[in-house]
Amino acid sequence: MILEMNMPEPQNLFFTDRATVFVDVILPLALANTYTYRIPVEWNDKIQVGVRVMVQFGKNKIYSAIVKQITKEAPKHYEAKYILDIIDEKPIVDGAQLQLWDWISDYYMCSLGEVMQAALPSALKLASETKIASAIPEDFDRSTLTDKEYLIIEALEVAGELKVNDIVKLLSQKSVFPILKAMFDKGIILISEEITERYKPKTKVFFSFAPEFRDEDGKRNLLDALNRAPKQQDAVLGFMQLLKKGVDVTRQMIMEASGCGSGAITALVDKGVFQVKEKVVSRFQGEDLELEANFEFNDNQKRVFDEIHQCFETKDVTLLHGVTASGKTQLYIRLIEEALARGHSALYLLPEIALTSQITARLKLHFGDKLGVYHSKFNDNERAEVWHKVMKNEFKVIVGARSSVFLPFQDLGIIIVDEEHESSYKQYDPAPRYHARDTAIYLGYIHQTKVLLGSATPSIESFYNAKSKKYGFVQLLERFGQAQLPEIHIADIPQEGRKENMFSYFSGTLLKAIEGALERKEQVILFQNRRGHTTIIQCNTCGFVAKCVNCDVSMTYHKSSNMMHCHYCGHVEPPIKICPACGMPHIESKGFGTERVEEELELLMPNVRIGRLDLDSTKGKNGFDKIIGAFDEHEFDILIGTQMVAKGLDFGKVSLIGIINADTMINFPDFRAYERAFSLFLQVAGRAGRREAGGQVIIQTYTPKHRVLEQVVAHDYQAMFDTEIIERKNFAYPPFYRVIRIDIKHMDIQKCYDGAKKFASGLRQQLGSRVLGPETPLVGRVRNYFIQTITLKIERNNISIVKVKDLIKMVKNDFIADKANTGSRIVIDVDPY
DNA sequence: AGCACGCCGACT
DNA sequence: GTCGGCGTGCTC
Repeated sequence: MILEMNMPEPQNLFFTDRATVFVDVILPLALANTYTYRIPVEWNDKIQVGVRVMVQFGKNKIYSAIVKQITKEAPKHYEAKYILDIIDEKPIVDGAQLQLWDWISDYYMCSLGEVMQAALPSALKLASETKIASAIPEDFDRSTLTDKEYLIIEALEVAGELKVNDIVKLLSQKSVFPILKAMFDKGIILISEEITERYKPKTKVFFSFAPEFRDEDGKRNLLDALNRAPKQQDAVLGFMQLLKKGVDVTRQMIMEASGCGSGAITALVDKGVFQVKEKVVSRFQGEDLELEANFEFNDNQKRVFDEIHQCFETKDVTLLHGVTASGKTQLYIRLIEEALARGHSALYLLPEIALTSQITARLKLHFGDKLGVYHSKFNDNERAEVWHKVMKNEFKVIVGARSSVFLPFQDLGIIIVDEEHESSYKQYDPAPRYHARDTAIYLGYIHQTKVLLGSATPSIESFYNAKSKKYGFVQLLERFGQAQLPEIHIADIPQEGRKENMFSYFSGTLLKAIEGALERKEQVILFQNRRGHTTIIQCNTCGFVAKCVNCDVSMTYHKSSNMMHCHYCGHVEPPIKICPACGMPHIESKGFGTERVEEELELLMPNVRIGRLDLDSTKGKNGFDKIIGAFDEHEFDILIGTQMVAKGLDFGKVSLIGIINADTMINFPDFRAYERAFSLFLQVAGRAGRREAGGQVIIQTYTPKHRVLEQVVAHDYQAMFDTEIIERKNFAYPPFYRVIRIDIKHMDIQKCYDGAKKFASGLRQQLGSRVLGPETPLVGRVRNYFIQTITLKIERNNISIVKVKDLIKMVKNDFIADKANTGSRIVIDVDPY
């Protein structure tokens, strides 16, 4: 290429050149490699990195793949297929995103296809099996449809829904994706694997006068006109009274003020006198959101805000250790406002379960149309919409759960990870097994922006990183306003038992506190970390325990269904009456869940209204919102629930929290058990008396002197950290060591054991004592697969983690190649916590 | 992940 | 003699 010396560099080698161009594409499958396809020459100037292309893969499967790279080199050992189509005119994934995908695939040892699966909303992942449904509006002008579009819409209206493959047949052409994309963009079709439940913020209906009745004349005329409808007249008069107070008026309020019935109000709405509008409201009782729009920092917040800025000058990541109700959210809002003022966008990550309408409503108030919410409860079309709006920079602020790290951010100016310690930031199944907090930190590096981690009970790792100056560190340990720390008491179960002060699962102390709260018309939350009725069903004669046929766990009896359930695979069986092993009828129940707690409490307090919040009671449409809403409206007094009750929900009238049994949490066999128990208990405690009252927490336990409980009672995070960090060092756990967990699974127990031993010895040749196991995990068989676990503990110096991962890949490839290991599944989990 | 190719048991 | 079981290996 001598010419190159004299000629100016062409804009783009590929575009100006007529030579054939190839693309390496990512397929949305768990395949280790990218695949190379050929571009028809006439499309050379249309192909770009990050666009979707339609490709045939295998005999007759069609996928939409993402272009990762454009090359001019023809593959040497095979003839590349042509791509069938280019779906997008502009890339839907940009360079920064692809860089993040690469990092996740390297760090968490998974394929790019798996990352793509997690990253793209399925509406953007058209595949031949994807289902299409009509969404054409009633008033849509069908004459604007092309012939093919018309044909598709007609077929959809007859069939209800069609697969992409069916549409290929219908039009007898392979290239249907661009047509479908155009139709999707017009909003006349839905693309999805399933249409999921829409996430609903809490709303209330408010009333106002129609414009013609707003002035004095209008009102007088109205009252005259209602002469023959005294009830409606009353309603209007009552409404006018309420308006003078300058508050939003609900139906309930009009009825109370005027003494009229609901019918009169409905009649007035029908007549067009009243206008109704639905408004998103806070779950805070009686708190006016509007007042919160222009908050001012108190002195502590001002101090912390300045300290955060100081940290940002030297550190990329800063940890904010702020106790519950200290006003962290307000700090976040200010930081986001600053980023917006500089012309940047912002990402605000929350755990799925904390992403309630409360918080989104508050943020909506500040950021209006610029705020986008990204949430697994949104259906796919809504998610795709958020994706596009982020890409077009219409949404400047994103509040979202784990998967929102994958959005196509334009010029991020700040990333906030709230409740940084939450284990739900880690995805377990399926791959990619990524941690959203750590991924967000890398995302911050790509965008050259600051990351703020926030928590009342930081993870040991983050706190250690902050203390050792790797992260910036700011503390806000004073509660906001009048809110006080709840008082935490320990109820010693054995001692109360000796004093004959235990009633079923409840200590006299707890029962007395419940009665006191109910007398004061306050509400109570009881926390029990297991669902179902009875967790162990055992034969009293021979000791037989009912176990799942597919998994190595005991069955849990559920009274609501009168069945025994396996919580691992969902297997259901009728309850046993006689022992299948010895034939005796002495079946005993041990261990109890939320259902049993509810049942026993009903016996002790027959006239109290009790509700239950767990995975079982929240199934079905809006189950969660219904129960929460009812509790919020004080339709019942006591809420019994699992973890769910701990997160993000605030009820003004709750003054007492009872933890029925703390020991199951503390004694969980995992190096993180104490840390988890500590933050969970404090989080549950935080639900009590968020307002002025200052609530009470009672923890029932068999081990009242346990150090974690003492630390909880003292609200002493520092003490918990100090003891934990020593344990971590002594037993070679994070943050001092990196942990990689490898599970070998097989249907045949012997092959599982043998395979795992071979795998471990392959690693041990290079890594020696860094390899632990294989050993049987807590649950040794799930869904008929036996499991053996190998744990790698890698120190932070002396050895390259990249080389360790390469070694694992090598051992894995050798393992798969060995025919003796057929049928084995290998699951690699980097940082499995 | 899917899907075809391929080599051993119960049937028209 | 064939239909079909699911083991195994490849897909640009």
